[in-house]
Amino acid sequence: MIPFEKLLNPEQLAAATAGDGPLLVLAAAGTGKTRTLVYRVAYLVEQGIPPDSLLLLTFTNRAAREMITRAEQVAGGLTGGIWSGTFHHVCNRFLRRYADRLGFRHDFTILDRDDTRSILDECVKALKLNRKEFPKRDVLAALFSTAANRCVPVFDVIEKSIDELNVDPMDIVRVHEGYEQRKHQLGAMDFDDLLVNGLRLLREHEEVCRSYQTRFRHILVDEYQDTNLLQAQLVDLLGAHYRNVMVVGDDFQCIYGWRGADFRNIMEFPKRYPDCRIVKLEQNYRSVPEILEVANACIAGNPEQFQKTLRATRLSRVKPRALFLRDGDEQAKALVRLVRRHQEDGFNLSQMAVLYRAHFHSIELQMELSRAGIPYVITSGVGVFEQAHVKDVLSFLRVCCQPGDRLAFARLLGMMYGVGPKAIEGYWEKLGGRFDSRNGQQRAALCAMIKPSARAEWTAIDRLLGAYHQENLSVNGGEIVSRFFDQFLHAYLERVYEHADKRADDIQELAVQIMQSPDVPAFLSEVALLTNVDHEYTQRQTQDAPDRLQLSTVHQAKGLEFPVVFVIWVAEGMFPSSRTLGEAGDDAEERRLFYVAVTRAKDELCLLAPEMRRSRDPRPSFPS
DNA sequence: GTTGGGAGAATTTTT
DNA sequence: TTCTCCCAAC
Repeated sequence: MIPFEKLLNPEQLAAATAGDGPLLVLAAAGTGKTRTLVYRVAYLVEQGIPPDSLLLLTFTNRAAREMITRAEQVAGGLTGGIWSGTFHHVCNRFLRRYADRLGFRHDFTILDRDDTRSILDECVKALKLNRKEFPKRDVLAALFSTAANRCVPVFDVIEKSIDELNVDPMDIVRVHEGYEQRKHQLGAMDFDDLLVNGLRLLREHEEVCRSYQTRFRHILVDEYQDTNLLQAQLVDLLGAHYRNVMVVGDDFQCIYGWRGADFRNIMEFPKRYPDCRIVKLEQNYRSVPEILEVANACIAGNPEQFQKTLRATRLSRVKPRALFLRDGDEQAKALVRLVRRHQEDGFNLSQMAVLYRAHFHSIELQMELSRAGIPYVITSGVGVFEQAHVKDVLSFLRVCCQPGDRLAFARLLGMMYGVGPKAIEGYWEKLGGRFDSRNGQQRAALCAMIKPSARAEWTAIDRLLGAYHQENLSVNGGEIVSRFFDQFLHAYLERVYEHADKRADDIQELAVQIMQSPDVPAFLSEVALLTNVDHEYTQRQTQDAPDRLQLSTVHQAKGLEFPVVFVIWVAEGMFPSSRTLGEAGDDAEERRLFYVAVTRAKDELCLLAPEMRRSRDPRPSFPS
């Protein structure tokens, strides 16, 4: 028996050991939200609920793994089999099983951002629009994504931002149609499709829906304030049978509005579940009172929110500081001094974090840190799995096991010297719109077609394709990746990229990473859903992390805590970002974001505000 | 058709 | 600083 009363405070206890029925836990920052969830899981398992009838939905895979690990420790290893992960991850799992009901193959491809981009380019080109005036592919992608996540037609989204776009909205709608069509031809889904189709699967196939509804006795949702309409509907639907839906969140911390997150989901939860219990966690165990004061102050001005106040449990210490500096250069130098001083005070580098609004805010700082010889880690903007050379490897793996994957085929062949888009298109056509690497005849046909300039290179690859199937290397991804690297990629990287050795390291790491999946197809279906945050986490778990300063955006620091936090570029136009200031209502989100930044700090907080431009008030993030 | 140089632009936040 | 686009040469 776990002594819950001794380990939790009364509110946490109430939440963790609540009986059946819907439950809303409002957990302000640093109040032991994760702890409560972990103990909730342990409690349910102790009550004899089979672990595989628990569904735990989290915001990142990292959070899921962390919770499972901790719950395992608490409950003594009885938690195996819990369904957990992000919404995308869980939908992916549903769809891998029932894809045929929606007319997809079970090995459908998940399109990542690059794939989406190139398809969009094709669509725009196909409509022969003058692409000078036409919105860029990233804008289009954002538009379509917003529409999907808010469950609105594309046209409605365009209408709202039409004055900026300055084109015929019907052209955009046409591009969207083309995009959908191409995805369909490829039998592929993008990120949003996972949610859309996941929901569709449950809605349109009653027996499937029923089986999941009765399977999941309890559903637990973390970071509920950042769910969008699709996700909320998914939860409601899955929980409709038992109604044991527990959502945990903090409306103050809703920072993904731009991705369709709607904090009304959490605000209106009591309306949708009138019989729900509400538990508020307000005891803050993380930060010293001075930091909480800042936190409380900075969101006090926001309308529409659950009233909460953070109550400190810790003793006073040093006051948070704000430094005003002339420009970014001076800021970087000041930061180096601060870091040094904190080191003298006994803090490790890994206990400190530098947070900022956008990745490019950190460039000057990075240079200054290297100059000063202070090691740092940065969770960079481009995901580890999105880097060009990693995608090169992935496209090879995709060709190995996904015969209909035109995009991977094109990427892999594009790496051959002298082979360009036109030639590739020709090959694909002649192969009948499909390249099955298992099929010896097709492989021979391709070898015969390929340009002389690339024949040698391709022969090596062709042999690897053969080996993949003959030696059943599908279950030994590390081996096939290593061979691909040795026999082709190494030379290719040298030819094409500047820092080839650095990139080579990434590939070695990929070879390790891939072994954590049971086989290559499983890895491929997951890899698109892994983020660099997840990757950081596994790295920290495996190697003993060297002592390094952490640099991160506020978004990526969500859910983390550090003894010392520096927030840089706290200046009008940077943080709050000038991009969003124009749009009404979004300043509230900037304030929430700042709140998240502030509440990451346990002991010391320091805000750095360069004046750079002639902005008058360098502390715009504090509502007066 | 393809490559590669060179000039230019441009930078929110992410599953 | 990194990507992206455009043009000329192979």
